[in-house]
Amino acid sequence: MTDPYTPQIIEPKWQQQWEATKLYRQIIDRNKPKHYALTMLPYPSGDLHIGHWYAMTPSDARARFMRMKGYNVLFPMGFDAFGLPAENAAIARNIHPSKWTFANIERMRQQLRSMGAMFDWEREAVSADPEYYRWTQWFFKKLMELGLAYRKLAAVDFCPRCNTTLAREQVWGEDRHCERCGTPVIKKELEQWFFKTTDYAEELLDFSQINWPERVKVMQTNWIGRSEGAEVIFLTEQGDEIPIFTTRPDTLWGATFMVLAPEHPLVEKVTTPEQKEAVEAYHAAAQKLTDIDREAADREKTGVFTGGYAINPVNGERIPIWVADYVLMGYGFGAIMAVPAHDERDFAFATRFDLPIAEVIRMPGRAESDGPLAKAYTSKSEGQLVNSGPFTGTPTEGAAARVTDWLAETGKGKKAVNYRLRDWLISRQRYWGAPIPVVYCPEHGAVAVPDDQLPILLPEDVAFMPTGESPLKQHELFQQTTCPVCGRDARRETDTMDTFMCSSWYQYRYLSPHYDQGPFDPEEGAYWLPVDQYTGGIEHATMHLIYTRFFTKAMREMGLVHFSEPMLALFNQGMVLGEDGEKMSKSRGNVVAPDNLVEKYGADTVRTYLMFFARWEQGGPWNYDGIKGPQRLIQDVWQLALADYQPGMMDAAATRNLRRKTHQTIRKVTQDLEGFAFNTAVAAIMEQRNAIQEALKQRQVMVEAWREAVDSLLLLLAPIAPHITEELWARRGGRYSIHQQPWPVWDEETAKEEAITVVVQVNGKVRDRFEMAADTGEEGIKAAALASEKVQAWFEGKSPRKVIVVKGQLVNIVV
RNA sequence: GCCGAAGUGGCGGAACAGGCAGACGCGCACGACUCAAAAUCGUGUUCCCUCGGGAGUGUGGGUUCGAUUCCCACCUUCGGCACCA
Repeated sequence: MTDPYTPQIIEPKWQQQWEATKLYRQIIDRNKPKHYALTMLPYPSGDLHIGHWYAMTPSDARARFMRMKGYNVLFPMGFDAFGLPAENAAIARNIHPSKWTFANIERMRQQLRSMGAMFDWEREAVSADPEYYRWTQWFFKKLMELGLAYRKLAAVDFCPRCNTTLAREQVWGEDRHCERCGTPVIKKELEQWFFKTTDYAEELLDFSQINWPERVKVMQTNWIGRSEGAEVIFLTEQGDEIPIFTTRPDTLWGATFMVLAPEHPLVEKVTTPEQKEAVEAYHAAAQKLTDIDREAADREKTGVFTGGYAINPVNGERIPIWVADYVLMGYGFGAIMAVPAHDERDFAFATRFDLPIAEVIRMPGRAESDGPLAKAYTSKSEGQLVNSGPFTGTPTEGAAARVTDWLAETGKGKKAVNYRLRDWLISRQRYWGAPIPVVYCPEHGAVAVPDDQLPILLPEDVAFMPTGESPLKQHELFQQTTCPVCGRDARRETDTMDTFMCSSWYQYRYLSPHYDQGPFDPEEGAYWLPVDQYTGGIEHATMHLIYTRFFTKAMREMGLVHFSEPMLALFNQGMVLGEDGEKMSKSRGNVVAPDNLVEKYGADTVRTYLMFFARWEQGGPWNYDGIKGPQRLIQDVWQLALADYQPGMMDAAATRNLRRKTHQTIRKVTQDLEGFAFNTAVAAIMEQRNAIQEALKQRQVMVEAWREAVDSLLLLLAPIAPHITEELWARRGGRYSIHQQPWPVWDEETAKEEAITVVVQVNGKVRDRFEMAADTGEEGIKAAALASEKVQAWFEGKSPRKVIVVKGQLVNIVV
């Protein structure tokens, strides 16, 4: 009798052993191909939840698999340790954010160890550590030097609950809420720091160097929002230029008015004295509106006439200039030509304010005599141009390009490209983040702090306001400083940086978390970079995953790296939901606690279940009954690996069958782990388990085949369930460690089926099936199918008209 | 409104270069072991059926010898974007 399986004993035992022998120390080895596997780093919220397990243990299994396949694998872990929850805890419970954060990190390190992952803890990086954020600040300065960081006054998104500004990417949904807390944002006019992500808009659209999910690429492409069109310059009657962007230059002749955003710099100049009061009142009212009100598409259009006029450059017509908030200052030039006949928004506006509608694209089947348009005609391919000067009669298809060429020739405009992407706003009015390394001198303005003064440390002696206002704003000593240029009194910037800035470059810091000559040791970088396989949730598609791409491109300009993409391949896992199929949350009471599960079943069973219960990219609801399958598997593996196998009546066919199954399983599991199909990999291992159980019962296979089957079962399971396989490997006399063994290889010949089941269909319906030798030729299969009595019974006296033979599988007889 | 993903047994899910639908697992049913239960083992498990078969992968069409897989239309669910000129 074997001793029972007790994960509570063997798991901690091996975790200690692995640590003591530095089994997972990952160092440069130029004799092996490298593989940098990375999983998104957690925020130290206090407890490791099942979602962390779901993200990390399959990534770990994949990294372990690559290691056994012969790669030198780097698989690091760290903490994205700056951020609001720490500060909110400070406010609510009077604990310093630093204390709270580092205590949580300590706790989570222990919990992470219970997963049995192959993290190299000597490479751990913590973004709230001064030796980390020193380099976050250094990067800010570098971006300033490159002209990629700038400060400007702008109406920006502000979360009233978090009490801070947000980047455009961090405002979500129809109601434009804060990505963190769900509160709808408001607009505030503030001086803020931005990174010029828009400089890289075009390059960010190029995914040719990376193997990323289509979904993420589509989301980023939409987010960047490239549109092609033309830039056209309109002149006011006073002669001021108003450039506009349009995607429909072919409708220029239909521009019957212009609209400026309320914040447009020319508004004041074009407004006539009679209209001044109305325009100013409108601007003031627009500023008070929240974005939700202002940007709601179904809201009735509002606006006021400025009293001023512009000249349409293509036909010389005098057209009124209006101000309306449906034109946004942040896109294009903050001014548009309005073509009501061919744009739904302009049509709605013109109808509301009784402005002229000039039809310049004639819909097929429509005649001049049909009267005014009932709605805007917006087709870009059907119809032809009318009342359009030299272009009258041109088909709509291709007209935009022709008009653009003509605009360029005649100097009225030119081809232009516009992006929806905005620059990244990185200033945060909160304490627990990396301070922006800038001082403000009355003489020299915003000046970067010299490198030798980095890091700008967060002061420890701070009092937190219940409002969430940053204590740095009240901290006289922190703010008092001198100008690095002239030495006179200056004030320190009190805003800190967006934590997405910290996580934009963490994959580089992992290489050498204590290196003090730069953000990372170039020698480590030359070997390990870039990241080969990244895994994480889809929720970062347009935030972190855009920022880190931008960062790497900027690092290329800094000469720090020679490549342009941080992560060559990406895989998005899904989410584990509560048993009720809803997102887990404390308020719903559907949270699954991994610590309890590990206590009850052991980490190996939890890992196996997480990989088995659903397709990884899909995720799904947790099910406490479902875990029994993997639990039985783990227990059966224990029994089988320790079983005393004594063959009885030997049978060559039984031996061949087991060996075939073994090699087929190796092939299947290898291919599945390659492709992140953990669920079917586990299913294949279960099938192998079933075959071995059967062999044990029958006692007909040779000892060598038995051993091969059990050994490969352990090896295939090792990445998924690292502890039990290590224990059993050792008990069976294997060399330490199983995780350093080469991945098993299959023999195609042994894996080959000896017999095939031939399915015979008559008119597409299955009527018979029988076994044949796998090497039977097409003719032989056909003859056997036609000879079948069961099949012939369906001919109903008719003779076969056509016989289709699919080799090794099926015969379809048409009568 | 626009863009994208997905609809398969009681449940989670397999199988798509067009070829046996339902691998693997959960659950359930019956049986064995047990005083009994749990655990374990065995058998069965898409539905209907007159035991010959018939129907079946969201719905309706189409292509094909053959469709879960390809094409068209629609329905439902879930994501993303949305006054972006």
